Amino acid sequence: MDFHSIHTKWQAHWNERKAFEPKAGTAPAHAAASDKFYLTAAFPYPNSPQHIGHSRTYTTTDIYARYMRMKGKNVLFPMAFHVTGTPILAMAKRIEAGDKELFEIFDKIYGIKPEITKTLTDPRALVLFFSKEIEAGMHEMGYSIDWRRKFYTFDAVFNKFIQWQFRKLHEAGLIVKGSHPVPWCPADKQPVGGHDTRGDVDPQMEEVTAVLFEAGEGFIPTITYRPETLPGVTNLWVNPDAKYVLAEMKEKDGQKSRPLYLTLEAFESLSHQLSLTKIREVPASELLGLKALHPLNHQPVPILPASFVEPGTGTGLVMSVPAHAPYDWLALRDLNKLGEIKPIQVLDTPGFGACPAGELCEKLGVKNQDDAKAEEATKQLYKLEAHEGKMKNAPYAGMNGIAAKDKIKEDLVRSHLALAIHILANAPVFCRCGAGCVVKQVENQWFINYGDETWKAKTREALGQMRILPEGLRQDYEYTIGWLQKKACTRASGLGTKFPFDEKQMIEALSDSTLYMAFYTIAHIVKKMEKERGDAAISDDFYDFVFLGKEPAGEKRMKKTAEWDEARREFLYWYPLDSRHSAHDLVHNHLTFFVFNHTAVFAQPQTEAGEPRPSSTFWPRQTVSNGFVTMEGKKMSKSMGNILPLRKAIGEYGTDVIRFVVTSSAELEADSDFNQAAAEGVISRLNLLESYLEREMAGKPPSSRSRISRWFYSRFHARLREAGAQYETFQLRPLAKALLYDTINDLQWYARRESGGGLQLREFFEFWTLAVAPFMPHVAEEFWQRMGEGRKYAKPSPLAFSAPFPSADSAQIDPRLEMGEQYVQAILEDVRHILQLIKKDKPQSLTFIVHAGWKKKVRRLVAEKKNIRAVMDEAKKDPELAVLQPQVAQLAGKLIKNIGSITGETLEAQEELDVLQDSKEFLASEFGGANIEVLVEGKAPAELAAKAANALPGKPSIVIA
RNA sequence: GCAGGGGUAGCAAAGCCUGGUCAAAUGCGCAGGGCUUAGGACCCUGUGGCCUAGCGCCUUCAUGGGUUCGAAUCCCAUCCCCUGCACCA
Repeated sequence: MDFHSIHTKWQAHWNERKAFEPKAGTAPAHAAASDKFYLTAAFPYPNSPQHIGHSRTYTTTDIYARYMRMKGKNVLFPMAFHVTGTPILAMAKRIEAGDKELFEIFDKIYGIKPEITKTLTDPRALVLFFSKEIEAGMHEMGYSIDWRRKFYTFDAVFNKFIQWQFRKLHEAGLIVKGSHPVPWCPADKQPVGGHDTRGDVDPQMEEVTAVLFEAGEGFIPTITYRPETLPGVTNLWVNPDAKYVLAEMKEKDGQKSRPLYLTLEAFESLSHQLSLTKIREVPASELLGLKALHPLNHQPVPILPASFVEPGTGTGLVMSVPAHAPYDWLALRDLNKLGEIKPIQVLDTPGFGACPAGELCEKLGVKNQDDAKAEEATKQLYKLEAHEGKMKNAPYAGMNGIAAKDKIKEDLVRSHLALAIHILANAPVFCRCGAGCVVKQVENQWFINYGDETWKAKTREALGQMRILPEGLRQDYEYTIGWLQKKACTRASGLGTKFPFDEKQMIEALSDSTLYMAFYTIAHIVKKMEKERGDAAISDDFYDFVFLGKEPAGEKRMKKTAEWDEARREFLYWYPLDSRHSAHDLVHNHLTFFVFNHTAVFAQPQTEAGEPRPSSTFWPRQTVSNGFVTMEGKKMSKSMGNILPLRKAIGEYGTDVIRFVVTSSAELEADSDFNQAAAEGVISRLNLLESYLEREMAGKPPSSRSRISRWFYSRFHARLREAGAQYETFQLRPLAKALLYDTINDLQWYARRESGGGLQLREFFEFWTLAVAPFMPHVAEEFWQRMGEGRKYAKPSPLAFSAPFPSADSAQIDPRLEMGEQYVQAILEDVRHILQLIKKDKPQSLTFIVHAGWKKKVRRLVAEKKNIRAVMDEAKKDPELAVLQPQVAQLAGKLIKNIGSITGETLEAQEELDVLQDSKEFLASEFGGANIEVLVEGKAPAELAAKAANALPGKPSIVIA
């Protein structure tokens, strides 16, 4: 089958009919007008072309959209582009800077030549280029998208919508201002995310404690992960080769200030989160001469040199707890001071004595503080003491390391004996510009307050009414709602919408994508208004009216136009959103924010034409999250170079094949795998089906139905019966397996078994074509057309995409037929097994002896009574069994041993006979023309009597000669 | 650390909720055979071990223990792996 020609052909047919541009309030003939279905997928971010991984969410959504359409729903599936934030700017900048790596990725992976790449230095040009590319790919994938509603998040009318949304949040008291720490590039004066760093490292912030020791002219802040060990401090460490400074630190709360000793590096990086002014430089030797006072008991502790102290980490000064920190103990040993300075035990841990650090170092044979094993010892001991260590002294006595740590930290910070500071846990991290990243305390930061308890409660309520697929993710949502606090919603730069309460700030990308599903419903109308009258035609009044049903009021109110009512109708028709789709990584942020924002904006009930609509009418109904796509079993990554661009894949394999493989090679929540073998497997199966279809259309199928054809249809309709529920719950993998793989296996079995005349596949193809149409819409149209007019089984429809989804013909489902076929298959296997054992290739004859009917009765009794005596009691009452008591007892004894294996139903003896009689010809052909005989136990010749006695229900005795 | 998910035959992956028909679907791979000028595609058979008559036996579903007439499935413990923990799309 030539996929490329069928794609373009059928896509043209759909476009011609404007098949995916639904009208609000109207619907296809076979549906009620109110029977709408509105679904959206997370819109793409056009800073590079899309690859095959991106297609999974969209294809899943499209399959659902197409299925719902066939179920008679009026379906809306819109699409837009998300261009908010910094990545697009960063990309344009990298191109402008001639970033070699980037040019190469574009060239090698995506086939974008450097001449083209270099024209993309303007962010808008970049967005336009990639969004066109992505949109083209989506067309080629056959997605049933209503493109009239397309927009970009930097469009003026959308900006107005977002500002309107933020004013709603503000009115509800959910926008707050404050400060917070962020990873920061001091050169760019910008927060840095993972994609802003060299090697795409995610900067990881971590809170640590800097304990303040009074010394010299001020304080020595020592950084520690383990403040609970503070009572065990015996000395402080200074790196003798580092440069130190004395700096004035202004306290956050009051006017008070304190001088601190720090390394120069620490001074520079910490001045982004503390208010620091340098007083003078201090040589390490000066510090080494000082005595520090322990903050808890004011006893002096010496300051000693140690090489393990990193000048760039924290403050460049650390406290020494030789009893519990292997590095400290080792450094003391290196200085030969262990005699003079005695470790002080703070935590008691089973298996250790008074100096766990020393004991562990000796056990592991750590040589000195520069030995790599010191790190291992530290990790081991920390883990152990955190859980099993018990604090020895009041007021923390008895607490384990973890509990004590948090408590002491809190106590110390509160009493100004320590500072809580943030560091980058995975330092050093470098910005793309080359500067080392630091932590910055950003002032005047705006937040959306997801920590608001009333809001959380409402969001939980909304979640409770939603369907979550896969259902297991519900607890992830609940957990996320629980821990979400204030979320920074602005940045100093980026594309998108200006923050309405501080126009120098831009709304960041996760905050302007929470309500746009509502915007889609009216996007085409708003765009028309903008085109005719400019964006001034759009205002808060307009959005208030459309989304909240509020009539414009006050001095500066806008005049309503006919479009307002049209937009309002459109919104009311499509909302609520019936299904929201994304990959599962967005559950923890986007999808949860999305629910939150709906409950905040749609907080009040509305009334429309006298009809009350509670606020929950507008809340989302369902989310569907899918896993990612791997490539030949491996994660796709730029560095591995194994990214398969979508359009390249389409060229190689064809749309429907990709649609099928990407969505059906794994359960919804698992990562699916795209691999060549699977894709080719699908292609060859489609070709096989095509050849069957051709034969069917060319030949004259027999008029009466054979046993095996009835078997085939029984199986097929049983599968078809499940298909609807599987589409609705996204069990695409089992569905795909049933519809393609299992069905083809059945088809082949049917063909092999039908040793007589031809096959009857007309009914099969009509139903099958429609059943797979959501997955493979182009193949479906092609098959549908090739079947021509005069369809005999499915309801008529000019094109497959708009046909009603077929329902199974339950009357054709017959479990006894399927049991009969299983019986034949089991016999085939048994005969083969025996032939193999006796090393015989071609039997002369095969004799099958079906059990005498009474055995079936015994089997049933055994399954029911599960006890020989009870079986025998029953048997005595049965005239047929009463005369056979010894045989019954023997059989019952045999059966009871394997009680578990006889729970299933088996054929009646007569049915076994019928099946065997009917299959004689087939069995003969399977075994090289052997003579086939079918007998009944009791009527078999005397010389076979012993064999015949072995016959059981479902297991005839087999005699091979 | 906290939260969630997972470990099944050469590989991938179903089964586990609702214990027995599970030596365990299916796909790939591999082996043999058919078809074919050849290759591919397609079809058939096999793919833990034993067995010259199957419907049987033995050992298997991370490891160890338990519940049960019966465990891949239920319970407990242990080991290992993956993902997320934000202000970023």
